[in-house]
Parts: sequence; C-alpha cells; structure tokens
Amino acid sequence: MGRSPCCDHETSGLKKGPWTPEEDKTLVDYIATNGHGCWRSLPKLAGLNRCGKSCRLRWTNYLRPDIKRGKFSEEEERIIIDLHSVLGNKWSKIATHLPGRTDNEIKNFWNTYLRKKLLERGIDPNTHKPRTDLNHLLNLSQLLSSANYNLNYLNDIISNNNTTPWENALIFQADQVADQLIKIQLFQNLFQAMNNTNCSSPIFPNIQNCANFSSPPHQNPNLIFHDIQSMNVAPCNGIDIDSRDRNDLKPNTQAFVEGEGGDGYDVDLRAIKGTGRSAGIHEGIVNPLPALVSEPSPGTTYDQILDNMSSEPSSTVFEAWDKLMDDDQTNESFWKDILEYVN
DNA sequence: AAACAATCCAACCGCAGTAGT
DNA sequence: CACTACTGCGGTTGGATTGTT
Repeated sequence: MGRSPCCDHETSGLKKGPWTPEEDKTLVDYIATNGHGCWRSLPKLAGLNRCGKSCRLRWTNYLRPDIKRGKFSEEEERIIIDLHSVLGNKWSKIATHLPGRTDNEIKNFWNTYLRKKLLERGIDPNTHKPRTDLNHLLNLSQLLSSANYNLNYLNDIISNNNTTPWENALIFQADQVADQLIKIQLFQNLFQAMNNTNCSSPIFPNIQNCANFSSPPHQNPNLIFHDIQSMNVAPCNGIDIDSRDRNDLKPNTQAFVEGEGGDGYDVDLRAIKGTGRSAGIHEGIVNPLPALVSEPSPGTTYDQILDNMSSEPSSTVFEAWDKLMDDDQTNESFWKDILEYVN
C-alpha cells in the first residue's frame, strides 16, 4: 500500500489545474519575503487555495528565478544524451548538470524530441545501442520493396519510351546510385543490428565462423562507456559526474577500470557489458564486424571521444566494410539468410 | 474554414526515501 | 524499532497549441 494522497482535492475544495498569473504572483511574493519553509503549510500562510505539493511543483518547475527557459542548445542536447546513456532516466541527476533546467523540462524534452531523434537514427533510446527490434528491420523490407518498385519503374521508362541513349545512361546512373544508397542503408542497419546479436543466434543459423572476423570486443563502439574518473579530473563542458553517480549507473554498465583502483589510477576507456574486470574483455561478446567507431587510445579525453564519434566514419572503416563485402565468407547463403529474415 | 491528428508541456499522481518523534 | 509527516522523484495525464487533410 502506498501513501495516501497529500490532499484530497475532491473533499478539501483545493484548486488544481493550471495556475493563474494572480496565483503565481501570490506564490512568488510570499516566497520572496518568507522563503518557502514547510510546503504543506505554505498555501495557508500565503493565502493560496492549493495544496503544498502543487505550490512546490509550480515553484520548482516554473517560477524559480534561476530557471532558464527556451530552446535547448545543441550542447545541452549532447549533454543530456550523454548523461542519459550513463545514468538512465535519472532526470534530477541529469538536471544537476544543466544549470537552470528542471528535471521535468529535461524529461519532457527527452520524451518529445530526443527519444524520437535517437529512434530515427536507429538507436535504441533506452540502451543507446543500435535497434534490433523487428519493426525497425521491417522498415528495411519496405525500403527494399520501394527500391524494387523504383527499379521496375525505371525499366518501364527505358523499355516503353523512346528515350535517347544519353537519357538512358542518365537513368541508369541514377538507378545505380539509388540502389547503392539503399544497399548501404540496408547494410548499415542490418549490421548494426547484428552487432548486437549473439553469433549463435538462431536468427542467422547459416552464418558461420563469425569469430574469424573478430576484432577485439572493445572495438565495438557500443561497448565504449565514458571515462567517469577522468571526467572528475578534467570535467569538460560543465559535466562533473561525482562518485555518487557511479552508483547510479544502469545495471550492467560500468566504467572499466584497469589497475588496482582508488584515486589516481589509470582508467581504461574500454568497458564491456556485464563484466567488471580486465579478464572480462576476453569473455565478452565477440564482435564479428568492423568497428564503426575506432577504439580510443589510452588517455583519450571524454571530449575527444565525442569529437571522434562525430567526425568518423573514417576511410579505414569503409575499407574494412569493403573487405568484409568482398570476403569469401559473405557468400550467397550468408545473404540468403539475411534477406529471408528481413522478409 | 472546419475537422481531425499529432505534438507539446505543465501539472498531477503515487511511490520511495528520509527526518523527526 | 515503528510510525508519521514531509519532500523528491519519475511516470503519466490531459488541455492547449500546432499541423494536416
């Protein structure tokens, strides 16, 4: 059983719903001269027909003088996404790193904007990893259908109309480009999904020898977590995650620490889901794919990681993908499995 | 211009944690 | 230790606004 409500609006006759400017002024004036003191007794003392909880929320989320209103900057956006990946839905904790922003505002901003933005980019907003859900993959199926439709349409134009060879060439070229773009999109999404899928998954039963592709697990960008200790040493952009936040890390998420621990130890930027010690690196998920973001070198700062993540992909990443595509192991049955699954 | 849908965001609800007795 | 009062937090709601048909 939970607590009983702080007040019963039905029987007490206390007002609820949007605040009027007059009520706001009464509350602001009272707190300006007396401070808020005990919230429960405040409404009576201030002459407001509201419950204390309503007054507290109105003050902390809206009337407080230090509240910063207006659009979130790109920097704030980045900080929220980043902190959310470490802290999860700890809105109040996130808010402590964004002066002038309330937890409620950040939560709303996340739910109405950032969450969707990540989803559109194929990132699961809960895990901050590539999406693996079926609906997302089904979109790829639609993409392929669309590609086929466009292809047929182009073929119809070529076969039925009296187009010049020059026009044919242009159409053909456009078709090739479109086809390549669709393939790239397909592969990117598919491999990001696979990146998160155990090789022994029954979904891809005929894909073998994944380990032959293997790069060290810590090259998997999804397993790179933030260097919390160094952020303490050299906080950047106002972020300063304290030791308490470390306890608030989401389950199975932890900064990976090399050495003995304690203050001043070296922190390895590599982290691996579900493991806490260095040996874990060898026991972790084997990544069958070229890394989309390269491993940070020891000592890389937090800012540098973010910069790298935005500036990559590098040519070497694409080269790695080319190699994978040309590899004998990416044979017909490999693609057959994938396409069968997608359809 | 009207109807409907989608989005936004302030406010509410209820649970958890904590301080006081 | 048990109980109560209070505050803080995260999830949810619903009215207002904006966009689309």
